[in-house]
Amino acid sequence: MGTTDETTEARETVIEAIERSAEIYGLKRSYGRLYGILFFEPEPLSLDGLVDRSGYAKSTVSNAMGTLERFHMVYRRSIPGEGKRAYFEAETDLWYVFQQFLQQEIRREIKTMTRALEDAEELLEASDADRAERDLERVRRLKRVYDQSAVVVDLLSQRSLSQLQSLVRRGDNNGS
Amino acid sequence: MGTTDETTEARETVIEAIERSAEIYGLKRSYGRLYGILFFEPEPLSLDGLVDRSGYAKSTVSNAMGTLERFHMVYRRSIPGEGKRAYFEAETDLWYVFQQFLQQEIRREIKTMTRALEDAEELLEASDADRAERDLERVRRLKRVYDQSAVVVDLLSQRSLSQLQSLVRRGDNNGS
DNA sequence: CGGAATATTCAGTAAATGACGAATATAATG
DNA sequence: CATTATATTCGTCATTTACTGAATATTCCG
Repeated sequence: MGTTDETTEARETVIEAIERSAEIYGLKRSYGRLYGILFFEPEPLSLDGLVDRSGYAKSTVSNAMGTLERFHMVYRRSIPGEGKRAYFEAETDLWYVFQQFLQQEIRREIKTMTRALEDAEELLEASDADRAERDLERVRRLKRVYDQSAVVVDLLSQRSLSQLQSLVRRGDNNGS
Repeated sequence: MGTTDETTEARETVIEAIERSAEIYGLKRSYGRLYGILFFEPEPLSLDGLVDRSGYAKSTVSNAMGTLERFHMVYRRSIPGEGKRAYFEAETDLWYVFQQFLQQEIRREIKTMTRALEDAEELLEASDADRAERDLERVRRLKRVYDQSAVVVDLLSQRSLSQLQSLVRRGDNNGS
């Protein structure tokens, strides 16, 4: 009898896809795999459990759990009477994960850029150099895009997927 | 008299912010800088022009233009009577850039994941292993998220920012 | 508060990446 | 179709990254 049954194969298929996606969204492949393992695990797993399942070193798994937690992709639980040991569980609602990402990382990016644009605007308004006016126009246009994008980020991060679905359907006719 | 006037300083402020953002969105900092330079340039720049302005090697700039073009962040133009020389211009509408990114990269990611999930689903439906049912449930739930996300991706990639603004405003009352 | 169990940090290393300059390829024009 | 100007590819080097195993720190419990 072979070493992989159908469920193992099925899980591996999905885990590999998650690995690739993790890479696309800027996470290490190994973190994707660890998330994938947790995603299918019926019970929360300890660090050592994850080491067993994945083959990664404990330090790797520990770091992975740290950043996956930061991105709301896993939860860490402690069980009273079990000493320091922690158990990890995957957040399976990736739309929620994405919303948290928008609210934290993207919002910060928008904020940083907005600040830079406002600083530049101020400098350029005070300048009478030849290029100032042209530069100012571009800065303002970029700022407008960022302002509007912030609204869209709010839209996405506050609505469930099904709410967005109905928004699409209702807005369909008057869209263009 | 100093070497930087106000407009140079203002531009540098924004270019540095673009560098940081480029990094966040998975582009090299150097590519962010080159885009920033083009963003402020009044006229399209040649490769050599960009080399002058940036200080990067020509090969670096050439590669950067290749990928920035791929992401619809710069346009390449040739001028008749100027031999092989190409001129580069920044796309300044970053919302458009983002929409193209959604349509190309994100759509592909969704497609790949969907395919993996469907393959896994098929395998699990045929299996009678203990874990099959539980795994199947998770696979199906993840697939639903991806299906719905595809709709949202379509929404975003087909609407202008101002159309989305009004969607928000109109949908505000019945949202939650 | 001491000791045992667990988690995190750190220093080292192998592999991947980013940028360069030289070598090669490509395109336009006479 | 040869020449010349330009762009791209390739091999390299230095830097950074991903992972490891050992050292350190933290937490819980008696």
